[in-house]
Amino acid sequence: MQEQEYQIENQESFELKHIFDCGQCFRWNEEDDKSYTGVFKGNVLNVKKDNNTIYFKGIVNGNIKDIVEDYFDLNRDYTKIKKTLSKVDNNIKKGIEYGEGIRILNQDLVETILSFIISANNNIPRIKKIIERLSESYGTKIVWNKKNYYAFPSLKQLENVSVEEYRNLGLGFRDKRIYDTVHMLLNNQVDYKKWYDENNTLKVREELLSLAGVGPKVADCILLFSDLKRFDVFPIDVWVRRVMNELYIKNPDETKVNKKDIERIAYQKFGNLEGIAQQYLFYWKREA
DNA sequence: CTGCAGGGGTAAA
DNA sequence: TTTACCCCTGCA
Repeated sequence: MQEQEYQIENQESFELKHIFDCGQCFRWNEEDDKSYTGVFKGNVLNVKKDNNTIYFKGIVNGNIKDIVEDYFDLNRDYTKIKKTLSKVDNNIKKGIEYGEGIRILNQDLVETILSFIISANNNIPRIKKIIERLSESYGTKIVWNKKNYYAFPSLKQLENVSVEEYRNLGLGFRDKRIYDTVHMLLNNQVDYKKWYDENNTLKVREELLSLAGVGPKVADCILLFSDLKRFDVFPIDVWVRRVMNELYIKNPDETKVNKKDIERIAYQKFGNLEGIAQQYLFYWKREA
């Protein structure tokens, strides 16, 4: 592996902050020069945007152009998606204006599953630290510019890790969930390679829910943020509940808002684009 | 300094 | 439907 570079001009819908801060990923960090460096699928990549040019460079396995196009979902027409969603109502229109540069990344499925199990009842800084320690401890080291980076560990690399070792990394009560799910995946208790060919998102969701530590919210995040790329899901966490209540349901007692109502309204309004609509609403209300 | 609530949920009661 | 859960942070 050696360093490669790539650049693109005038890419629509591509803002680093929007992409990396909208809650979909945990391994991208901002550098002093406002660029971002991240580790994904065994690659280390730095991304910088200047005016209308985006510069990519890093240590990647394969052709950097292919890797960037795939990971950043560059072949999808976000302009068209935004146009369609903007017509729904003024709320989503404002959300889109706020987060117009969001793209949903094609992240590794296993990494996304384990990362979102760790995200349960947890906050982002702590999630990031845990994932970093997990990668440092068991992932493959990649050296770039005299700095050490660590790929997210493969299932094989996690095969012999004990519950206690996870506990020592600070996973807390999530230790057993990670252990169990790693072994459920290793033992092919769910046939996750088939999920890519399954058109029925609900069927895949059903199987995801059988994994330890995967409930409705985590399952929807995996479907939306991994390279399974399903936009017909609507992950509901406290923020989304807050936004949806504020904009559409208007229940004075937010804790009384029914998940089923949120799901119904989301599908009614945004249809099969509800997943990406969720991201615009979430990012808008959480940052603002 | 100590105490405590709460955090981008899940699983068990 | 309600509650415990492991750890860290912010704040009284």
